[in-house]
Amino acid sequence: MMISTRGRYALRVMIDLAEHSQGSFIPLKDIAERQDISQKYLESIMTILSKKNLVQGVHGKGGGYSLIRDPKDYKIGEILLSTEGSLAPVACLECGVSTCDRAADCKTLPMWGKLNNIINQYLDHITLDDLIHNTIEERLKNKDWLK
Amino acid sequence: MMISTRGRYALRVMIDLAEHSQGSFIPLKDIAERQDISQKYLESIMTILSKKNLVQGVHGKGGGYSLIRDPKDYKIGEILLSTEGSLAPVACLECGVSTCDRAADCKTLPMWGKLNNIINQYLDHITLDDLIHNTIEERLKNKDWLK
DNA sequence: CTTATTACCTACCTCTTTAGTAGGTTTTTT
DNA sequence: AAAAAACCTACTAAAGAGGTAGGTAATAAG
Repeated sequence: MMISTRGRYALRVMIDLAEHSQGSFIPLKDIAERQDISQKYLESIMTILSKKNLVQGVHGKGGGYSLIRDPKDYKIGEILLSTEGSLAPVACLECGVSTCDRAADCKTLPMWGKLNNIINQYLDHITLDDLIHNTIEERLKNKDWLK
Repeated sequence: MMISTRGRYALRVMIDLAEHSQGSFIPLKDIAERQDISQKYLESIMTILSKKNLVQGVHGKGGGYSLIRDPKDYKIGEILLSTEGSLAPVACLECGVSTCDRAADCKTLPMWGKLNNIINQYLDHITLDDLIHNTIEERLKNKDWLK
């Protein structure tokens, strides 16, 4: 298992925001109730999204959260990367990990590299808008996303 | 991160077996030294591979481990699935997990399902032999593996 | 200017998994 | 009988997952 609840909940929150805010700010309490997720736990996730400038938070009465961009302009990979820290399928490919001394003639590394590329290309090809309108199939129909 | 050392070491062991055994049995001690992995830890991994009938173990002097099939006939996905238990990118897709009550109109589930398919198709398309002879690029050249 | 509402911050907690280690038992060949 | 190997059982330290608890700061409405 690769994507934890943090990433999955983040996606659900952002879909909720897209579907329920008309320029207004949505209190986290509402989202937590609709999505049936602990508000306290969501708070820690929103802090991440807010710091990464994926959502905007406004204090006080009438405040809450809203998206910053159009749903079409959020790549799924971007959201997941923010909350998960890394999407690499193996530790060897994680950003910041010094390459192991076997890397040069590792028989498995190329395979992991390709897998990593495929996953990231897929997730960066799909947008928040695609999830909302269920247009994933159309996106994948031709395989141009796969380089 | 998705694949732990268990899965990664398992692949390296099986590559080592393919490259060093000519019908003979290779003691784990040799593999552990060549691969620079703790022998004791490898033992627990070999137990899994042996029970899944991916390798064959022979007791006593002159014994050791060997592959059972031709390297061409081992799919990478098969080996990883055995050691990791599951390759699903999210818990929702894990075998044996009862579907959550939101599944019916979950906006994200189709996306996870597709990701799961892509990962498994990729890993089931590549064989142990491909790793050994570095023929992955050729395999991926046309995109027929992706359904 | 007070109160309600909201985001935001800090600290903690339990459970599971990972990545091993340690020490012994059984099987087989020499 | 001895050596070499797989195999088995139990334990452990560290990290991460998935939260909970209790506060502080900002803002809008009255």
